[in-house]
Amino acid sequence: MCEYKTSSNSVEIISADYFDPEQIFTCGQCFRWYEQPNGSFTGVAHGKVLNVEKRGKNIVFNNCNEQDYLKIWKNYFDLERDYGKIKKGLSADPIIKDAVLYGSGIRILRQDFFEALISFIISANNNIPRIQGIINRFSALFGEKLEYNGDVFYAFPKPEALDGIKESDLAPLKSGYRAKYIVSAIKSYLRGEIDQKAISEMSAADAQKALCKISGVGPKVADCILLFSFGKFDVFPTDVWVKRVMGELYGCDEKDARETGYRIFGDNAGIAQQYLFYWRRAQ
DNA sequence: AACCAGGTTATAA
DNA sequence: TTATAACCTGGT
Repeated sequence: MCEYKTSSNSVEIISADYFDPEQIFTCGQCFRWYEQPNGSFTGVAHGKVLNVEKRGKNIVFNNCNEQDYLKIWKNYFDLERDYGKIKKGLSADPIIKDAVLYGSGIRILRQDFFEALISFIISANNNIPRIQGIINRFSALFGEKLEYNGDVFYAFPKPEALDGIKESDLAPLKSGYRAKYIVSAIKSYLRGEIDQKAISEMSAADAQKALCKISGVGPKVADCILLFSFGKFDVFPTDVWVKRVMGELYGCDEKDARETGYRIFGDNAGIAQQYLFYWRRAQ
């Protein structure tokens, strides 16, 4: 999976297995990637602009040198994980088989913690176009300016750039009642109240409890952060769509969806959730 | 006009 | 411990 060749300003992964840019970037796990006229995707993560292009069986990372590939993108795209094995295990359950097949090229991105924290707080009771707009305005206001192919991009703001921020400073975001949660989360982050290393070593249940102490972070947002930033696969982010699909496929009550998913899918609950979410939303 | 969208929080039974 | 209402904003 990690065989690659480098060119002047790009890295090409040879025979990339289970890597479909369209599915990865539109399955709902991230908010800052946009499809280009040629079908590739451009986005910003970890302070860099990247373009991802599918070329036959290969995947090309444009605007990328070998060092960035090894230090940033290889980890970001979770390239060391064997998704074939995971999917084989999940597909033993005939009920989820179609969903796994449908989202066959999904990979779980390993996103920056601070970005995931703020982004998923914003996502609460919100819709995707608005979430993207709010995050873009936030980045344009406080993030580093970047350029690629003559276009301007903004990195997600670094926490240090947000020191002393007030709720009124966020008015241009139009994030509504979430503004106070954003400010509160930034402050507790800057005060060092969130021990990232400790959370990464906790069980999923303990980690969820720890994150829920942050105002604006509830069980669902916490699970999203644990899955999409910490790479904890034994969580089951349960939003309205997942509640819906779990009821339809497994006959459970909506309030038991999370517990049911965790029980059935165990260590692969997180990726199972993503297959189910992506499949159900496409219907 | 009323309702909805990747939920969370505050309040009450 | 489990249920219900209120919540910014923008689109239908």
